[in-house]
Amino acid sequence: MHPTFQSHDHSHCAGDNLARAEALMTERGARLTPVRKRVLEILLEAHRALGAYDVLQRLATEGFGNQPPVAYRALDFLVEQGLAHRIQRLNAFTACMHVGESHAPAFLICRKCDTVAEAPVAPVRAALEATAEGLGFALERASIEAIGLCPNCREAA
Amino acid sequence: MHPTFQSHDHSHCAGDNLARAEALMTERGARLTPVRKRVLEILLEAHRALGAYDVLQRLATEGFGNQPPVAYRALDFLVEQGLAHRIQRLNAFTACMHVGESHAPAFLICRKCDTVAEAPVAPVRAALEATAEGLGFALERASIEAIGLCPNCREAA
DNA sequence: GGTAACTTGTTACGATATAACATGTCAAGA
DNA sequence: TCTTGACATGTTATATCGTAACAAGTTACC
Repeated sequence: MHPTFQSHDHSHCAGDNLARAEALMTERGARLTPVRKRVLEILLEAHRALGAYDVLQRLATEGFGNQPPVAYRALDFLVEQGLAHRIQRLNAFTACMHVGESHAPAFLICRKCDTVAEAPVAPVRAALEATAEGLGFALERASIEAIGLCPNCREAA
Repeated sequence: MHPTFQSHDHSHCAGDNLARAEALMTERGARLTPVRKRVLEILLEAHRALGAYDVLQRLATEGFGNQPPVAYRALDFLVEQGLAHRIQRLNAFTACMHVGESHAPAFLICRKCDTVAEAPVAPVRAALEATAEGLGFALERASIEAIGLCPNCREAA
């Protein structure tokens, strides 16, 4: 099975990613404040997509504000900084697993267990850009979200 | 400029598409009832993505029900039948411009004027499938939505 | 013309998201 | 140091998007 989907110790990948995130924020002069950091941790620990209200609920039990903007602002910040991604299809957010690497990922969403994997899609993106250019469309960003079964659920079925 | 983006007589493309839709529904034994047909017309006339509540408002002024489920049910039906598409990014719906042709389109969304074009993406999809298969992921459906500037707005800028 | 499947309408509510404003915090320069 | 401006957080209120559940009407078909 590809490592993307292998079960593993989430606390490790969370720690690594968190360290990289902090380094990046320092480098950029952006502030990874307590709420923001905690939201990032929450996403990293979950290791799947969480809705803004899921995140909010956890924040609230930890003494942070319990109103929607608290969660949305932190999430928006993380997305802007490339530390998290928004999954349109799920109205949900997920931690970026490749912080710092310039990437424009596609998401593979398992319809059974809801895990979300970031897939490398350089060839996909190149094809999309070629198509857009052929139509005279100036492509800026694209979201690519695939639905299907992850290897684990595929095997179980 | 590519025909996809050329200005043209919408009433024509609406008429053609509507005729094809009716034929297809007959063939399938599905019923293109008055509400459903009207919703399809509304989408075809708009020629851009409309929110469910936009559609609902128009329906209401024409004597149909004015509660959300009326619009959502018709829209869901059209999407299921492949007569319309849902644009996740906009929480909106758009008429399918290639009814009957088997297709799995990408959408090119202009961030300036909100027009939505369906682009042919056989190569993009092939690349995506190859990537997914490489990860052991069983791809079923995918939504590809690109943001950028359409030729018209690009020229204006 | 009875009946089962489907369609529409309505009420009520749940889920997702943002505007606007008050308060608090921090860092840099006077 | 103290002021000041930029940024961050908290809160109220509300906007926007979407669906569950049930009643009533319609259609196809035996």
